[in-house]
Amino acid sequence: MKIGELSRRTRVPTRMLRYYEEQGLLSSERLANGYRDYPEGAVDQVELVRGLISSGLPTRLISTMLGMEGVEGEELARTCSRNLAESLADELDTLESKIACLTRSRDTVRGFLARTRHAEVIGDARLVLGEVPS
Amino acid sequence: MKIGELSRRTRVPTRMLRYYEEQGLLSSERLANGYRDYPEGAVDQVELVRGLISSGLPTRLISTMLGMEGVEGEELARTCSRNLAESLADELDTLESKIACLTRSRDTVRGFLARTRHAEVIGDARLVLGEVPS
DNA sequence: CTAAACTTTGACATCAATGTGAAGGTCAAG
DNA sequence: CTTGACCTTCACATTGATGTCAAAGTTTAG
Repeated sequence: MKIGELSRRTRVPTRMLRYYEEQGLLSSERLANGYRDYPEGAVDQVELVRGLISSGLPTRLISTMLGMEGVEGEELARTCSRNLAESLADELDTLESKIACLTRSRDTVRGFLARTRHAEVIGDARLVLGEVPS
Repeated sequence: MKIGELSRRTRVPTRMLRYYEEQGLLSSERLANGYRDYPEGAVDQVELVRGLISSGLPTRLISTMLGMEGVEGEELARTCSRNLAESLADELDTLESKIACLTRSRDTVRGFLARTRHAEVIGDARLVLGEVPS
């Protein structure tokens, strides 16, 4: 598939798709005319990358991890250096604490909303908007 | 406490403490000479803010959330307008999806690490570093 | 009193993630 | 062939979170 379709399907601007490729987070073949050509799996790949980036992982790490996909079993143990494994383990810890932090914040906001007596907006209440005149 | 001490205790550069204040994420009194004066609780506040920022929350959102703390009981219902409640509910959604995203990323990294057979670094294994000669 | 260690504000630099637009090649429809 | 919707690269602008530096006032140690 060409970049426009990938962009529509992932809702990620083409600008960003080219950027991710530049950063080694996404790859593509080229058609005879120079257009990028993506395999079906690119959709998932883009979604994965987006998730990792928005989780604050350094792109350098992401690209390293991704660069190893497909490498399996024994290969992997040899390819994945101790150092890389350690940085990833660090990231894992960081992710855990971010999750904990956000979870606390979520509970704070949730608790606050509950106490506001406007609790009815919690959930999918935005759908109901306009049904309740001020 | 003055900015230098807060900086030492939180290991956040003074530059950033002033920036957070500018962004409405932190507040301070002023001493007679114009120096910032922080209450004890500022330490926790800074740590909270750091956590939220590093989780990728927009500072605008953080400042709204923070602006609510301390408002209680009857005050709340009056203070918290319908609109504000709605935007907080939106933020709640944002938090939820952020958490989901981080969780997926954590699982991705964890899964990758597991497959590397360097799995022993997962957890608190960094403590053990050096015990395992290469 | 002086020097060192704070503090203040303000300006400018950087980096990553994006937006935006120019200038041009490709392709399908009319 | 022309028009419009794609695609290409290149490049500059912007925003948020930071680093860094300068000029100047304050406070503390000697």
